[in-house]
Amino acid sequence: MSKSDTTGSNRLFPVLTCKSCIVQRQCFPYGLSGPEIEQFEQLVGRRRRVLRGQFAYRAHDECTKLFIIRMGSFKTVRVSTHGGVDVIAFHHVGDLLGTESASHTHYDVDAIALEDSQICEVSFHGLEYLSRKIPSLQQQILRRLSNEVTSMQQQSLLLKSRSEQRFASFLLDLSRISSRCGHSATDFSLRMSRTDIGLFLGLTNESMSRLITRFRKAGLIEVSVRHVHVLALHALEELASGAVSWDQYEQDQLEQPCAEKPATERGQVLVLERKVATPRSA
Amino acid sequence: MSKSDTTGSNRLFPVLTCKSCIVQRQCFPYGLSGPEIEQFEQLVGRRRRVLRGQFAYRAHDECTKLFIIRMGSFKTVRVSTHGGVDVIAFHHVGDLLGTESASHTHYDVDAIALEDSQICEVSFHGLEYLSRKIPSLQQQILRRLSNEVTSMQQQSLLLKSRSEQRFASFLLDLSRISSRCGHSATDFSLRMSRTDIGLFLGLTNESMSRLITRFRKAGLIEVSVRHVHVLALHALEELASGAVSWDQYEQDQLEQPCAEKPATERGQVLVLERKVATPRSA
DNA sequence: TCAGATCATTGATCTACATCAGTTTGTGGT
DNA sequence: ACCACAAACTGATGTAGATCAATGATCTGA
Repeated sequence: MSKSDTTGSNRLFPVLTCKSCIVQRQCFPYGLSGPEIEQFEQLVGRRRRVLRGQFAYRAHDECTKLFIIRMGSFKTVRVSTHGGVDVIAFHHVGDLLGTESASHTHYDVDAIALEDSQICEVSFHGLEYLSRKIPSLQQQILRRLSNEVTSMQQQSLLLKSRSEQRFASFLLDLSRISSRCGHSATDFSLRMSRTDIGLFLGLTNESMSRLITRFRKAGLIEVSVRHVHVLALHALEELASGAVSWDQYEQDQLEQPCAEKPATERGQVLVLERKVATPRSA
Repeated sequence: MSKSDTTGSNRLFPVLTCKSCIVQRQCFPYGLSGPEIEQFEQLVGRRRRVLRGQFAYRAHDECTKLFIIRMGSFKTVRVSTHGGVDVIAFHHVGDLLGTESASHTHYDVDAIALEDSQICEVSFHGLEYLSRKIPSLQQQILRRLSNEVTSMQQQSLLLKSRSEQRFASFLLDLSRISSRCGHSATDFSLRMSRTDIGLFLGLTNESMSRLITRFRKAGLIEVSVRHVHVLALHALEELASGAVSWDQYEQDQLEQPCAEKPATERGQVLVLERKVATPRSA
């Protein structure tokens, strides 16, 4: 109990079964049979609220559990011994937290809630044990871990590309997550600060600001402080894939300026409606 | 058989049991009991030679197997649809090849031998099956996957740092691998080209060259084309960890120039002996 | 052993992004 | 509703590393 004070809020949310859980499809029970889900449910320890800014776990905490995000979002942050901070990744509904430390005795990053969130705890041991009995659970665990490797590889790839490609790719990720959760692919909120995005993408917050401004002026997106509306999803995809560079895109825009963006946008600086709904917490 | 022509040499090397294998300790059988090792051995399919420049597997090949490097080294390379190539990682004795694709139906990178190498094949299905029966095998698989996530995270971290830190870290990795294999921590060969190192570290080959020259002149390393001799391991560690920046290091060297490097080195440009043993193939 | 190809090194210049510095906008507390 | 503080934006300038270009090493194959 004293521990939970350092790791985040301990308030439990109303007890639910996995079977009735809204994010079941994003979670382990997906693909399991009824009885298997019940077995899995035995494993799930606390279901915990973590308020904005609080920790799901901290670096150097003993690492025995894995967390599944039931609601909200997190960032994982590494604080180097020499002062630097770095954002390793952002995590959303259905994502696992703690996998990166599965092979260690202690977590090696901080997992911080970007908004008021809810997580379910599962012990590594229990999961290992049950996955020996339930092949499809085992497969799912392996698939998720392997996906994590793939996504970190793509992250490395991305960090070698230009800032515009990185940011386009980042926005597309958010777009996909939004639509995966049943929301709009072109409207989503930015839970993290510019500085955090910058730390994640290997850019400064100043560069992030300029990048956002440029994307706005190019008619790719509309941005209020914490909300994004995508105007040209396809163009973002082309930028993110590297199919077109930023220079090429700007060139194309000059040649056929009516192509993909609303007429209101072209030629002049967009006067933003800055008062779009800006939900602070879910 | 026709497939193996595209994926690399098919010559088998003398059949060995896992029990008598020299890299047993770096491989899955490590930690298994005698009978368990025998069970594992049943899983191992072909043991294959892959000559320098040939493929262990190619992107878009059907992905059913995992490979363990018994000898030699590989690079994994992604060729983007838009012309760019990128080196994802280097792999050495005892490393697994193919884990990044475990969750897909097809491999998504090329695995190319950097020298004449040997690999053992294990089917994913078989491994899954056996790991359900042998908990310590299961743990090992999870640990390895999780380690891979961690190492890719560190790679991402690294890509956000300065070129000197990246390169120092890269050299240290090679040093550790060398000593892990029972060789010197300060003498090892560079199996990959400057361009490949550059693609891996997110730098151009020109920048790599300059970086190597600077490290040489600073008395950190001696380099012949494909061989490195580390003169100041500790300094490399400090650079790699970010404890000191390059500027700080150069500053320190000016203040106490005799510190860590041999007297022959200081003050003037090092005249390299360029004819150090340069083994081309193992 | 020689010729062509590839790889490595070095120099000159250019540029994307960082850094520094200042202003504006948004937020949380009393 | 106000103030204090943090986050976001913008401009001026600096710099690490890319790019362009040329030369020298090293490898490969007849």
